[in-house]
Amino acid sequence: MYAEIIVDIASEQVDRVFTYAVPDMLSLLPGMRVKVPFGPREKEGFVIRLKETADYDERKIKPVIAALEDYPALLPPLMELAWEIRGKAHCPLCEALRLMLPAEMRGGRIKVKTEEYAQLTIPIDQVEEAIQRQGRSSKRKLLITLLSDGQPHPLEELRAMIRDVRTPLNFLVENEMARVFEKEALRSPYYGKIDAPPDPELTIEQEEALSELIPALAHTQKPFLLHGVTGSGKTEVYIRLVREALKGGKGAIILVPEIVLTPQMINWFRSRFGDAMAVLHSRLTPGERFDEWRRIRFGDARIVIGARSAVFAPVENLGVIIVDEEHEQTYLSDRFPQYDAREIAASRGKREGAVVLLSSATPSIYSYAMARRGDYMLLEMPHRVLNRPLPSIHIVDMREELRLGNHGMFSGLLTEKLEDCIAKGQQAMLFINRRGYASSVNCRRCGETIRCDRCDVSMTYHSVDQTLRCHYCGAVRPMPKACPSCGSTYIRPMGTGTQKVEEELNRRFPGAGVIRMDVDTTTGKNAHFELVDRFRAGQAQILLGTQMIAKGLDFPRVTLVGAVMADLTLNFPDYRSPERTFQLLVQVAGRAGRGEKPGEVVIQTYQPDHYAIAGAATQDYRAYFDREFQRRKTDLYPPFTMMARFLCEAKEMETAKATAEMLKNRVIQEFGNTPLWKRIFFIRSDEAPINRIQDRARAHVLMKLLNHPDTDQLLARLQEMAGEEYAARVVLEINPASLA
DNA sequence: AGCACGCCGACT
DNA sequence: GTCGGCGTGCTC
Repeated sequence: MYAEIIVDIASEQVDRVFTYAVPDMLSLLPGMRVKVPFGPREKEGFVIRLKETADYDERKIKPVIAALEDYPALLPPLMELAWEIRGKAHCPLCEALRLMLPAEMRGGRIKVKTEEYAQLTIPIDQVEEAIQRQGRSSKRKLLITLLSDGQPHPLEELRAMIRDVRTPLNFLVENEMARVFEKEALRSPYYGKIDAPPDPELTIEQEEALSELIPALAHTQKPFLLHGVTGSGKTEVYIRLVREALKGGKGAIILVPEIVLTPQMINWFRSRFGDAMAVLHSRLTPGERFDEWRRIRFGDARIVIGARSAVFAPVENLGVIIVDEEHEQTYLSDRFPQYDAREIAASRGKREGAVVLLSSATPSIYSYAMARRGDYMLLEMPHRVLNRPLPSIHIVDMREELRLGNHGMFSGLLTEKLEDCIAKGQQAMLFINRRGYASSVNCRRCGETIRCDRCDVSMTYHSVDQTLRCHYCGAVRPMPKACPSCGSTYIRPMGTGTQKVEEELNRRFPGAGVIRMDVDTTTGKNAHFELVDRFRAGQAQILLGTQMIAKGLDFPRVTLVGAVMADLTLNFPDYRSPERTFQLLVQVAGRAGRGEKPGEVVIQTYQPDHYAIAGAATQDYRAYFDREFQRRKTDLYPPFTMMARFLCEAKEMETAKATAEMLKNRVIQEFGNTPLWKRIFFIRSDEAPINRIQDRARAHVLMKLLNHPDTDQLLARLQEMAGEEYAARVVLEINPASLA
């Protein structure tokens, strides 16, 4: 017997199957991990296939040394998926396979923790009598009583009741009344039961959604896209769907964007499904992660909640994959191999016959376009539960404020609402969509932002040489003295940080208490939870923060939400900035009025007429979608085109830029005279917008490619080029989450 | 990825 | 004369 094995070495050079002999002693199955001799050393490998004959010089074939586990770590459909990823992401198969395993499993040293258990061996009906027989030993009596249910009990638990449990236990074992054995202990990060609240009554909209979803468990269909407004009760739909899957003996995967931000979702599920649920995310300790993975692999946990990588969880007989907040960028992997968890979900769903449910209050342009084309089934829940109204949203034109002589960062309306909210003892959340690194330039009188004429993205202010640059096409302009469209001199880079707003709040609302949440205040391990808990406990009336307060949080006492500078994300130099702005504003507005009192939202902006802002204010997704979709079409952005780039990183910027320049020229040279050249809409090289990360200089070659069947050929060639050796480290990114 | 084999400069 | 540079090439 022979085995085709992929050796766990991430290199194109060895990305092919090697044939090994299987010793008679070893019973191997596809998907098992093995130890094999490879050249002069031993390596780990994956059994891909078993076969009777070898198609390789038999004298050179070596035998497999051992199996690393006695079960296949990889399920067959996940192995198929790995081949698909290899093809799409152009990575070695072993890299795709690694995605499906907890990292700590590789490289040997996995410590399987064991725990000692004690159990009575005498029949239950003789327990009473046995207790009587123990005479004066109260410890033995107590021990037998503790074990009287006939079930195994961890020694740890018994030790808590009987100080020196070993002595009476040894006596029982010697007299053949009990046995002691070792069992693998699973380090579950979440234990203890939570009481399940009674099932809420479903709204008509929830019922309707479920009436489409539940039958799909039996007959697989296209993926579903659930568009439900904030507070429409999407989670309850997930729970009912998962429960149905479970009834049919199937498992479920629920993906959430950022697990630390969604403790509520986990608690809801845990209260309903208890130990049948496992949780996978990056904050688990290695031991916990490995144990959760095994609980899933062995079928002890049939429901998995997790971040992006949980889409690879080894759930057998998968019934449902849910992608909550499907528009979130976190579903795009930033590491290699690059993958989109939503795509993987769709692929697994199709292959394994599972219902795929993408869900959001603000679906991504891509998904909604798919739904409109009929590739996804659209489900809609346009109303909140319990007939709660959506918050009323006010837009404040900050240009008008300036005209009225208000040069501060809070409009009259926001100040008034804040005062009112504080006086009533309620809570407010203030949101600053602060950009990460660059400032756009904006006229405070007419609201215009300086944009690149060619790319329709905001130009970025570089303080070093006082210039404006376009990060897409590289155009450079001097910083103007006056607004090009209205001539006002009130033109300046935007970039007020959270600290400045915090100071202003403390000055104007002393005593209200301000909690600031941003990257600076949440660095500690539990800082995030602590700040959230303090706010929930009412220790402050105002929560001020960046993107991180926009999502998933549920504070019933919050009645006012303010977006201090809605334009900041809108002016971000990225074609997705309107999409991001709309999503953020709708999500942040959704934080208001989640309790019994209705909520109010104030959005401050210099561009009140922009469709992303106006659309968020009216909560009109369709109107926003139509505009944005049209813009993507006319300006040739995804989904009509794709962005690709070579990212070049080196110690010196010179090296990085030279490599980028060289790659660009090679692409032009190689494709300039071929039909594929038509697929390259533009190509240029430049420093990356963030030109240094972790002391590595970054440059890139940006390409806009037309979607066409033969573009794949082009991509494959670009991928090959990226794989070659250069002075700088080069990677090819396709539609990256950020062009930074 | 490693590690060998392999063909050209400065050292005991 | 040898030790050693890391360039190419192989690993079932």
